[in-house]
Parts: sequence; C-alpha cells; structure tokens
Amino acid sequence: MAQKFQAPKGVAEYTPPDSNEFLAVRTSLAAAAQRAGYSYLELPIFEDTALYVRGVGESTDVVSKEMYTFDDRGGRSLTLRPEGTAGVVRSVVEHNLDRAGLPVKVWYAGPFFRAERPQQGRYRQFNQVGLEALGSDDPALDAEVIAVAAEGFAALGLTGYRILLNSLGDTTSRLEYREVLTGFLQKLDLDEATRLRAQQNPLRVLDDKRPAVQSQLADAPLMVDVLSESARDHHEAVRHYLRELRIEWEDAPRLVRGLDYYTRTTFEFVHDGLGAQSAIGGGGRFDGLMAELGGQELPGIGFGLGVDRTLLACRAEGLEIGDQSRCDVFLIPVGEKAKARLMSTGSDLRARGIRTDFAFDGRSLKGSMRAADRSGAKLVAIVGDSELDAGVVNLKNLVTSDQVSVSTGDVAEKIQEMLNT
RNA sequence: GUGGGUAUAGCUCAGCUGGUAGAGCACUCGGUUGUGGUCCGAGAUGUCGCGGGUUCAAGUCCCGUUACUCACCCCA
Repeated sequence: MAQKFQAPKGVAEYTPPDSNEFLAVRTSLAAAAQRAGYSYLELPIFEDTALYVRGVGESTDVVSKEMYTFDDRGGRSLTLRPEGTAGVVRSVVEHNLDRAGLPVKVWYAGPFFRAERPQQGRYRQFNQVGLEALGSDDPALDAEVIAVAAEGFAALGLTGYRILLNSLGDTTSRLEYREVLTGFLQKLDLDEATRLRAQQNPLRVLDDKRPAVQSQLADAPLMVDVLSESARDHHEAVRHYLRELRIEWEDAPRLVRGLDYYTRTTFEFVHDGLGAQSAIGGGGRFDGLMAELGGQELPGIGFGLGVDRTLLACRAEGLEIGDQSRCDVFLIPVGEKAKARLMSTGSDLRARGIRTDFAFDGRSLKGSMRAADRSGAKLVAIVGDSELDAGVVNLKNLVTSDQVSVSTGDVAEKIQEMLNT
C-alpha cells in the first residue's frame, strides 16, 4: 500500500455534509457586507513579509511568533497572510482606490494563516469574512460596521453572542495611557515573560486570563479615564448611534486587541458556547495604518469575522443551516437507451438552473431510488423501455410519493413547475 | 513554546484482574422479475496509531514516539 497522507496540523477542513454549513455561514456573512454597499476585493494569500511587520506591528505575537514566512526562489521574504487589514490597505494604496469617492468600502473572504498550537476554534488555516471602510471619521460608520456584523450573524439565526465595545483612544491619548499603565504594571508581581510584555506592549497585559495576573489588575488605570476630548466625543457618538440601531453592547474597558494598528473604537463579538476561543469576530478603527503603509493619511475601520468559529457557534445553538440536499432532481434510467435519453434531459434541467444528478453504473431501480433518497432530491425521473415506447417520463415526488407520467417534450417545463410549488 | 486527556471497523464507542476482536449507525445485496425513506435477512470492512520491552501468551501491563484533542500564552 502506498503511503497515506494527512492534512497538515491544525487546518480547518470541511467535507460533505459539513461543507454545506460552512458555505452557508460564509455566504451569510458576506451577504451582509454586500447589502451595505461594500465592494468585493480579491486579495493575494501571501504578501511581502515587511507589510505585516510594519502594519501589524513587530512586537505583536502574530508577527513575532505566529507567521508562516518563507523565501521564494528569488530570495524575497513572503508571508502567508495572518490577517486581512494590512493587505486591504496595501491594495487600496497601490491601486489608488482612495482617489475615487470616500469612504472606500470593500469586503473580502478567504483563508488566513497563523502558526499556533491548534485547539477548539483555533486553526493554523482559518477563514474570515472581513470588510474595511477607509477615509471617513464619522462615528456613524463605526456603528454601521458593527451593525453589518450583527446582521450577518442574525441572518444565520445566531443569538447567543455579546458585543464588547471599548475605545483605545487616539494616537496622543493612547501614548499617554501607555505611560500611566506602564507605571502601574511595574509595581506588580509578574513573571518574566509578562514583565517583558508589560514593557513592549503594556495594553495587552490587561487581556491576560490567568487569575494570578487578573487579581492584580483590579485597580489598573483604564483607557476610558484618560481619553482625549475628541476621542471621548467620538466614543460617545458611536454609542449613541448603536442605541439608535437598537444594538445591545457591553462596555468593556479592558478590551484590547492583539494588533498594533487599532485606535479609538474597538469591538469584539464573543460567544459563550465555544470553549476558550470565544471571539467570533472583532475589529475597530485603525487611524494611522494607511499613512504607515505609504498612503495618504486616512482613517479606517473594519472587522474580521471568523467563519469557522461562527459555524461552531451555530452548532452550539443547535441551528440548522445550509441546504442539506445536494440536488433537486435525480434521474434514473432503466436500460441503455433510456440512459442516453435521460442524460440529455439532465442537460436541459441544468441549463434551467435545476440541480440534477443521475444514477450511473446501471444499478437496480431499488438501489437507484435509495441513492435518490440520500441525495436529498425532491423529484425522481424514471425512464425505462415502456416509457420510451410511450414517449413519457415518470416523475415521482419523493416527499409525497405521488407519481405522474408526462410526455417527454414537457419534462423540463413540468419539473420546473413542480419544484416551484 | 508549556500542561492535561485520548488513540480499537467509514462514524460513535464497548472490550472486567493479560488468553490472538465486538455492538450500534452507515455501506452493498436480497425479501419486492421496474420504485426510496419503515421492517426483515445476508454480506464486506480492522497490521487494536507506530516502535520496543515484560510474558508461554499483550487491544489489555511498562517505556518511547507520533497523531489527535482540550487548556495556557494569544487571537478569528
């Protein structure tokens, strides 16, 4: 026996029938973006490594230890994309998309890669649907972005999630806060790794789940207390619009995000049915990123929604999503002549957009009927010698078990009619 | 990178203190010479993750290893 292969460690892989659910989730999340006037952006799956080092931030865990980086044959350092925003901004700047009307609103979907130890809801290749809006400071846009994510989840029937909202402040208030927080953290009893993190990226220490760390953070200074006036006004306005949209959220003054580019509004959608990796989506503003990547100084906001985790959340809520049938009509020939006839019927049906499958291999009628049943088809078309002689096709409704004979010329029309009722 | 758990049929799992493998589901065929989903009958499928050790004998005990999985760090 030749060697069998396994998929690489930690990749999210979906096979039938689960793949239907996956598609349904991705489609639903993407549809929400499209309904809000975002245009599709098809992006490369690898980029110049330096793009992420500059854009996401050298000190972030994502860049410092989770990237799939390799040299191509020309000696260029490339990295499988670990997130979507840097690539979107790179593309917008490169193609001058910001020279048209602002804001630029785009969405994307596809796989992302991080070299982490896999666990439930955390994969080395995972899938996101994301969107970004560049070139607007309007707090109503922040609220819209959050609303679009909520609509995507709602369309799936998902209800058991919470929206966490925070402001990380603008560039100046963030620097100020960083100093205050660093001063506070220095006085704590922390292990060496955390102490190092407190120096490099103090905000993220707030995120630590370990009780030994959390207990010491009870009195930590909060960003909201040192927001600049404009950042505070912006944050208030976002909350105002969310109320207008009747979107419920929780203020989460400790919410920080692992990517350096976030400023002002940040949010996360968390679901409690998932285990430890509870974020099904998140995002926020990134006011400095466009300029950092060589573009004009435009603010931006966006989100990334985890398709894999959203699917887990749907399952946790017992939602039935996706079409479990793989075809509408199943064609069963009895005999060689009938086979040729039915194949062309199948072609007609497919041309009408009707999903059609066929009983191959000359199996018994009983076996073919079982295959039809499993396919999820609503209708079966049966043709044998007697039907050929009579110039008819037998159509059986698998749901009601009713069977009718229709003349060969009217089959496609009739099937379309029956499926529409 | 650190810690815990698991590994037996396609899937979910059973296998007591060691005696060379089983159930349910699924699959194929038949009961119905041309009609599915229910029912009944029959059949196929395993180097018991891999390597070594102890033993007359290992799915079972010991060691190693790999994979999977859950959790931490972090994030979608």
